[in-house]
Amino acid sequence: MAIDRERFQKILKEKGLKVTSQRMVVLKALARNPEKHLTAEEIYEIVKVDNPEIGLATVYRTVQLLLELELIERINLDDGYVRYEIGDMEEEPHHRHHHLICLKCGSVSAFQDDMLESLENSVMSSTGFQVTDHEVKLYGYCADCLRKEKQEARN
Amino acid sequence: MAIDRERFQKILKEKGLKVTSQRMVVLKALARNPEKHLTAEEIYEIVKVDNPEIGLATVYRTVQLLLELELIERINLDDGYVRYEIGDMEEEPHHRHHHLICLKCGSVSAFQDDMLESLENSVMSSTGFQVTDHEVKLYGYCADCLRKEKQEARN
DNA sequence: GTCTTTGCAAATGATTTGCAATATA
DNA sequence: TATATTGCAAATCATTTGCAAAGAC
Repeated sequence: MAIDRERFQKILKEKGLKVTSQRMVVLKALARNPEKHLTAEEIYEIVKVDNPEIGLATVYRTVQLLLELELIERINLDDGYVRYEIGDMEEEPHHRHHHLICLKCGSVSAFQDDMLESLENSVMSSTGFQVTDHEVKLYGYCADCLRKEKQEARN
Repeated sequence: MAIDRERFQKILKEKGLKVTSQRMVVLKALARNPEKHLTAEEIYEIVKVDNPEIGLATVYRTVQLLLELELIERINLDDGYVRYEIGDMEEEPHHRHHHLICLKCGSVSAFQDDMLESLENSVMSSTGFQVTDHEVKLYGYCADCLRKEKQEARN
């Protein structure tokens, strides 16, 4: 799953872009942390371990490129940072920005979007708005935090 | 609908905060532009007409205050500005961040959220995540733009 | 060798903050 | 008068950009 080096290299070459170690390494950092929703700074820290000479600006530029190539996605949790996560290459692109954000532990997870499709259809038929993409964030408390809370209440 | 001066003044006094002309004027600007999703800068421009001595920092501070009092809501369209809109005092607070964003004309409108409730229930039962709030943005093309497009195709 | 990309440092731009002056209660 | 608020200018901080050096092809 996710994306392999060869596919990335092929895409770059097709677009007349160059395959650089920096680009490979940034994509690798994102591919190895699929559920982590990394900020540019966090990617920079990961990548610096094996590539100490890399610059933060390069991380920003690479992440920009990866977004344009639709290999990664952007998430904005409104905490002052833009976050990035590797796209799930299996599905059609551009249609899975839906996250559960825990207000207690800050965890971010995805959820199935069967319901979203009917939501979109309902919106289309009632408003005439043609939906092409969505960004859905549900805030609340994750199962883990709820469990812990109950446990504490018991003690 | 929306909020009237008296209610606002009462809330301020209850919290030991002072009623200032700046605060009244910022709220008024938002109340008079209910569907506009104004940025701080835009509010500043509106408010400056009758209050030329007001500072942009005051607008930021007031908007922050209004958010804390849950009189307005924040929308982030990821265009580099945070936007604010007056809350719809009728409904329970904190449960109506759902917008349709037109990719062509940039218009932002709200939609009914009956479906959202079933989406949230479905998420709760399948993941154990307890949803308390949501932010839903559906991107696509508004009815107006679709109509214009068809018209152009005809010519 | 040519054209792209990188690293660095400086610039940008929205938002925040320190502080003395001012307004509210 | 006492405390909260304002206006201004300076600071902040994530992100972007200019440019010369380095790298890819």
